[in-house]
Amino acid sequence: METKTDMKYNCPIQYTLDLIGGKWKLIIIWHLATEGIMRYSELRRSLKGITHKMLSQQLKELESDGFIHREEYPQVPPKVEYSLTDFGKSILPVLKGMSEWGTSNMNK
Amino acid sequence: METKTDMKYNCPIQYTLDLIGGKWKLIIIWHLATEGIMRYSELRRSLKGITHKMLSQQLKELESDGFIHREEYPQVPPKVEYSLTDFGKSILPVLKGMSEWGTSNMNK
DNA sequence: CGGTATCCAAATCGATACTG
DNA sequence: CAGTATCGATTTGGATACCG
Repeated sequence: METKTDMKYNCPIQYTLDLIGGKWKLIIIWHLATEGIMRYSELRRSLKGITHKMLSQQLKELESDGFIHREEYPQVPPKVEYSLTDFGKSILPVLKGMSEWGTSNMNK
Repeated sequence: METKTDMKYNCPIQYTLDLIGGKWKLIIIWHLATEGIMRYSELRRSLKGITHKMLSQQLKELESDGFIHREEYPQVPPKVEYSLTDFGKSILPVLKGMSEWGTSNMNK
């Protein structure tokens, strides 16, 4: 499968949307930003309503696009921790903007 | 149909994504921001690849969510102009952030 | 010119079951 | 615990034709 960073874009907005658009990715990044390192099960609890399939799929894509780091501890039962990379953190100002805009406009 | 501003959200990111997520909305807003007032056919030319269906659908939603203003001139052949409302303009800083982030990361 | 309507294809999403 | 596999429902997107 071709990663999105392989492709060529002319519009930076299209590019950005392609990387972090969709229903869950920004929410995942947002939770990792505010909570720090999180285990798979913690993420699942925080992101109420997300299914196994969606969570693991989105985590995989976020990892392969360089936004998050996956640390696996070889023990039984397994333990996996997810955290933002520096690249992942670089999108946070945009997210902050969205969050602030949303806060001042929703529920009214 | 229930407009999105009717619904209640707890997460501002979810709210924002719901309003301006999807494949075309931000691009439409972006074009209206840089070009100013645009006719339907101008938008169609600018947004290479968009179909009638998508364009009119997205414009309708953007209008009903308060982002754009639709001015119809009663003449033959018809003429319709679209422009950003103040509310629509209020999202521009977020878009600018996305554009800058995209510019500095794409194609490398 | 600026749209709708219809029909169909494709992508996305979700429930459930199963695994090391 | 942290996933994958499978299937089906739902949503989204596109081609084309038609309308005032």
